[in-house]
Formats: sequence, structure tokens, C-alpha cells
Amino acid sequence: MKELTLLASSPRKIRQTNEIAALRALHRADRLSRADLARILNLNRSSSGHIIAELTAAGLVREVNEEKAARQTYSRAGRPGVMLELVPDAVFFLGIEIGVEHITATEIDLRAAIIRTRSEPFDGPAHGVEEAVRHAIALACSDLSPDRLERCEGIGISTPSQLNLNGTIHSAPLLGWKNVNLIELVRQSLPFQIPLMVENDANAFAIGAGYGDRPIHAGVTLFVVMESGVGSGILVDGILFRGGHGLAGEIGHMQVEGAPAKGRNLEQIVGLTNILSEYRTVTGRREATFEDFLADVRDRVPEAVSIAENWAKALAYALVQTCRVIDADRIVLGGSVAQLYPLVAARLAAHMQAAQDMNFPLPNVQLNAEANFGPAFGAACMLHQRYLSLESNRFSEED
Amino acid sequence: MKELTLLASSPRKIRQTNEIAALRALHRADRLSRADLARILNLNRSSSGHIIAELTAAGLVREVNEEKAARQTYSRAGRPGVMLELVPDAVFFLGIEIGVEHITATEIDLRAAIIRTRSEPFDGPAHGVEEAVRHAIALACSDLSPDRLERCEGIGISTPSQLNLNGTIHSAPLLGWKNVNLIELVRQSLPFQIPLMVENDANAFAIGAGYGDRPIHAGVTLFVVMESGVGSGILVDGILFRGGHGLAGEIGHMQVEGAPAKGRNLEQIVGLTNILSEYRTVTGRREATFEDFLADVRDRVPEAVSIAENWAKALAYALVQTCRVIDADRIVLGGSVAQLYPLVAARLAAHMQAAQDMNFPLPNVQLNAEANFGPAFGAACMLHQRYLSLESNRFSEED
DNA sequence: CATAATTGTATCCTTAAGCAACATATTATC
DNA sequence: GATAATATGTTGCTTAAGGATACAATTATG
Repeated sequence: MKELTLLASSPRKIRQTNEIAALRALHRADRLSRADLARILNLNRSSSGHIIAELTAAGLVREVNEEKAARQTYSRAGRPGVMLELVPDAVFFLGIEIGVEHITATEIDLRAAIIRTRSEPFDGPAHGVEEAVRHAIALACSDLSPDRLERCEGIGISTPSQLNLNGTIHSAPLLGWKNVNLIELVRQSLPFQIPLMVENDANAFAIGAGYGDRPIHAGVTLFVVMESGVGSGILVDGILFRGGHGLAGEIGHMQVEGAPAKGRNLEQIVGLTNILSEYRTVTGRREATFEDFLADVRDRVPEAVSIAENWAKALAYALVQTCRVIDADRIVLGGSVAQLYPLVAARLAAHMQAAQDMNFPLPNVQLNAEANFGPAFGAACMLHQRYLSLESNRFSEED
Repeated sequence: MKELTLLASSPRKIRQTNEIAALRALHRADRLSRADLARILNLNRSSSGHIIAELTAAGLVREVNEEKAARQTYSRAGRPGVMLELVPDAVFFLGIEIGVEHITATEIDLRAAIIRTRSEPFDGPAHGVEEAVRHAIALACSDLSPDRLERCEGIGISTPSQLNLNGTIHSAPLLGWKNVNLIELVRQSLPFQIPLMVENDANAFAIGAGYGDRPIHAGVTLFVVMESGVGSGILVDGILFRGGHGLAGEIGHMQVEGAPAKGRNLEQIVGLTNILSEYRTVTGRREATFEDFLADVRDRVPEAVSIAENWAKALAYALVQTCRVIDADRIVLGGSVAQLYPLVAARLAAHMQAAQDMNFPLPNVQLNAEANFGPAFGAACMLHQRYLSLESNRFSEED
């Protein structure tokens, strides 16, 4: 939680605020002239010029290569502006996902574009925290040259766990962890000082998926991740809503009722484990995969369709209950089980409509298209977001 | 929703920001010296002095009357600071609640202290919106002298209704309104221009109840109002969370399950109407009041206790479901039905404990003590809050 | 009573934004 | 094609506002 008092500004702080604002504007727009920037930030063109000069000197912004700019014709009269862009490789950020079955590391640049992603199998529950951290750091940093590492401005880590607001892990049942100060562990394994953040995997996923939106979606978005477990993250105007203890959006254990539910919770009905189990039972094929199931639903095989229908009904129930509380205007479904959604979208909508009051606006439900926007990417985005904020240590350093 | 871009600051904006910060600090602390303020705002003492000089000239701040200051002995060495305080009657704010059975108007001063509250019966459903507005304005403004009215810095109105984010009323079933631009109606009935805000009554209640906290409660608080209907408002670090369409916290229609519920929603079980109806049925007394019921629960009359037990169970269910989504760390119960809470607090806690996972921290549940902190007070607080923010029109005016 | 500590104010300094003017580059127009 | 119109980026000057320092005033401490 941030300071509740409005922070006072000093002359130097103004410049910092404006530089941040400029970087954010450039991130959103990709390319802007100094005059564009002045308009966006409500600044004088001369001030905009000064700010850009400072950012250019810092190596974060550059003028777009003229030859590359393809000499397009300009629509308006007047001298055309010189386009500016972020210097992608000025800095970079690492995101690591420590999962139950694998570890993934993602590198993003100043534009928040993915540089590369690497993943390796890792049996989380079989190893301890220290082992996991060692593997994760090795995967993320092993082949980075020292001078490149120096430009790393943060590492974010996501795990399937409940964390306290101070960043310590309260419990991670899937990994068998309890009361772990992951940040401290990582800090001690690193030969250098660097901003670190930890986040629940669903929350990290939400941040990553929301980071794709440009302009940032104004409003409340619920990102639901469905694998074996079900979690969700809530974004309010592009900012993660963490709740009072950092556990907001933990809807996996929400009670679902109605005909097929019988007092089970959301995860037990909608999660991959149950879907597979039900599908294998009705087909009698013990090796059947989720893809087989999807294919059968597509082919309108009655048994599969029936399972899908129950899935839609239970999910609709939980989504409506959730929207009664946070009034989301958009719901994004992710995780492998979400692939079922396009096949039953109409049914889900009908169930939601039936469950909700007439005059309560229903949220826009959509599938998270880009599969590589995983928790690792989201964890990296958290530090990108931090870098383009007043908490950035670009300032504390030079002070 | 606010601008997503970080606003750039200009020299003049700094002073405005700092003046706001000073006013907020004084509101929170009641009394501060210039040096105290400098420490709180991270400013130089000289800057603090300049800011206070400007605020004093504007008539918003004054030095505490020396004689009144009771000549207390000072603990520390050094020259004692001159205490500063807000000038209570520099400005004032009006809050109006248009309810189903009555209209209430509350006046608060710059310290957010109640000056007076007036209420009169009003049969909302029987009259139209225009009639309600006329009554409300008459009640609030009738005996205010013109020169006093000039110092009114805003009117807030709360109604039992669902509103859109732009402030128009989407529907108010209890009053029979639909698609009403209440702000516009009020503006047209006023002979002067003034900031106006509308809010749902549960949200207004939440703001008012949260405004009593000083220091502002950091975290997520759920304020539940239980009368005939059940509504709630969510405060995040003292700021109202409105949701994607302004309907966050509308938990009255949340589905509640379990033995006694049988597919009914929260309001139908926990609301005053149902409690009274059940109580009258079991006792056979058609005239029995809610106070009779409370007395019987206190006396452990089995039939009453059983109703109370079901009430606690259903409420616990809904609160746990809600906390899975927003992870509130505090829940405040208000409205007349909340008086039942102290009698079944232990049962409610037990039910919540049973419904929630072991390692999910339970929120602190408490009764809203001060009964006069109603929606009208909250509506007034909304404008107080606005006045002590950058949206204040103290600035747009003088520009 | 001397000293340390603290406050409020006055003076000077620094930072950074605004403003106006100007050179520059492009489109629009006759 | 020449000229006007328009937009951009830069430069020099002005202004607003916080910071630093010094100093007088006021209290506690030994």
C-alpha cells in the first residue's frame, strides 16, 4: 500500500515526474514527436524539448532513424516533427515463473517487448525452495554477459502461492512451501543489487495480459486462469488490485451451487483435473487428453457437450457472483482450460444473463488470445511498470 | 475514472499540490505547527511557512487562539511552535439522502464535523423525482442566508439506486426511477453553480463511516448496510471502489446456499423484511417489531435464536464469498439489522471460519457504532474529500 | 546563567516551467 | 513555381516555488 498522504513536490521532483510521464507516453504511443509529447503532457514545447534532451542523454530515448522512417508523406501542413522512440535495449527486465512442473524465464526490453523466453521442466514439489531459486536464477541469468546484466533493472518472480503484502510467501500448497521470504532468498543468491518483486501467478498473469492492452483498459478487468487450479487477478485501470492481504481474486475456492455442483468449489468443477476425470469416466478411455475432449465437444458428442455445459454453468455462476462484488466490465479467460470457452461462449453468456439481474450490465467476456503472455511475462511487466513509476530507482540512485 | 496518464506538473501546480497536502495533513492531525507540517510533507520550514501564509490569506487556516491553547507545558526543549488549525466555518458541504421513507440533510464543516442534521418523512415512491428534489433542496437550503450559501462548496446526494459512472441514475427500483439525470435536475433547481455529486446510498454510507477513521484505514474495508435491502460499499485505502460500472459492492442479490437458504439471495434472507416475517410467523404476533425480536434473542428464546442463527450463517456465507474476491481485511456492519450482530458475533465468526480455508486470513468484523454516520453524512463527505483534492475548484476558479 | 534545541522568518540560490521569437521544413494556394 | 500558411524545434528571458543558510525568539537542561 502506498502513502496515504499526498506527497509534496519539489522542483527536482517535477522534472522526474515529467520524465516518467514522457516515458509512459512513449511506451503507449510507440512514436511521438516532441510537439506531440507537449500536447499529451500539457507542457510547453520547450519544456518537452528539455525533458527529451535529458532522457536522450540518459540513453533511454532516441530519434527514429530517418532512413528507417520510410519517408512517409505527412498529412498536415507544417514542418514535420522528428519522431522519438524508446531505446529498446537501454534496460531490460527479467520475469521468472516457478511453477509446479516447470520453470520459465522471460526477458523483456524497455518497450515491454519479449526478447526471449526459456522454459525447462522442474519438479517443484520434489525440491526445496533453495533448489528452485538456484534453478530459476541459473535459467534466467546464466548466459547473460556481465555488462548486459548491469542493465537489468529488475527481476520479478511468480509462484502459485498466497503471499502477504510485504512480499513473503504465506503458503504455497502446490509446492509445499510455507512462510518463505522468497525475495530475501533470491537477493542472497544474486551477486548484485537489483529491484525484486514476487507475485502470485494469477496476479502476474493478469498484469501480463493487461499489459498487452494499449491504451490501457480503463475499468475493472477480471483475469481468470484455469489449469488444475483456478485463480484470478483483478486489474483496475491497469493496476493490480491486491486486496487487504494480497489475496484478492482467489476465487478458486468460491462455493458454486446449482444442479451439478453439490457444494463443490469452483476449482473442483471447472479445473482441468475434474474435466479430464469426468471425460475419462464417460468415455472409458483412461488416456484421453484435454485435446480429445475439445475435439469431441466440437463434434457435438453428447457426453462431452454435457460436461462442457456443466462447465459453462458453474463458471457463469462464479463469474456473476464475482461481478456482484467488483462489478468487472471485462473478463478475460486464460489457462489451457479456457480453450473450451469459444465452444460454449453462447451458453456461458446465457447462464450469466439468467443468473444476473436484468439491469446489471454484464461484462464483456473474452479469451486470452496470446498464449505466451504467461506469469513469467507478467512478472517481468511488474518491474517494467515499476521502472516507469516514481518508485523507479533511477532517482534514488542519482540522489 | 481518472486520466491514466501521469499529469505533468507545472510550477503553479506544485503549490496547489502542496496546499492540498497541507490541508489534508491538518484535517488528519487537527493541530500542527509549521515545523510539524514541514516534517510531514518533506518540505523545508520556509516553504511550509509560505504555504501556510497563502492558506491563511485564503481564510482556510488560522493560528490557534493562544488563550484557548491553555498554556500547556512543552515536553521538548526549544521554541514551541505556533499551532495551526483549519478554520471550521470557512466553507461547508451539504449531504442529502433521498430515501424511501424520508429525506435527510446534513451539513458538515471544513473539519468534516457535523454542523446539523435534519430529517423529514417523505414517501419516495409516491412522488416523482422532481418532487423529491424540490423537497430535498428545501430541507437543505431553506434557512441558509445568501452569504452563508456562498460558502457552500458542494452538495452530495445519495439515493438507493444503481448509477452509471457518469452520475446518471440507471434505475432506482425502490423509488420507481429510471434513467434520471439527478445532477442535472438539482443543478437546474439551484440558483447558483456548485459542485454536485450523486452516489448510491451504500457507497455513501461507506464513505461516511470510513471518514470517521483517522488515520485513514489502509487496506480494504467492506461496509455492509442491512435494512430491507442489503447493499455494501468497498473502501480501498479510504477511497471508494466503484467498479467498472459503478455497481461494485451490490451484494444484496448474491446467491446464498446452504441448509436454510434454498436458492434465495442475501437480501431475501438477511434483510429486515425476512427477519420480521419469520419472527412474526413463529411468534404468531403480527405486530412484533425488530426490537421485540432483538429482546427475544437476548433472552435466548429458542425460536428467535434459531432465526438469528440462520441470519448469521447466511451472512457469514456471503461475507466469505465476498472476501474471496476482494480480500477485505475489515468488515463494518451497519443499518438497523446490524444490531443483531453483537448477539451472534461468535456464531458468525465460527461460520466464517468454517467456510473459509485454513490459511486465508479472516477479516476483522465490527459493528458501525455511530448511528448518525448515515448516507447523508457520507454524501457530504464525498464533497469534502473532493475539496481536499486536486479536483477542487479552488484552482479552476482563480485561473 | 550558559548552552542546547527548536521554531519561524528573511535573504539568496537553484531548478524548471512558461513565453515569445525565430529559423526551419512542409503543405496549400494562387 | 512563388508565396502564404502552418507546424516544429530551439534559444533567451521571465517567473514561480522549493532549498539552504542565517538569525532572532523561546524553551529546557545542567
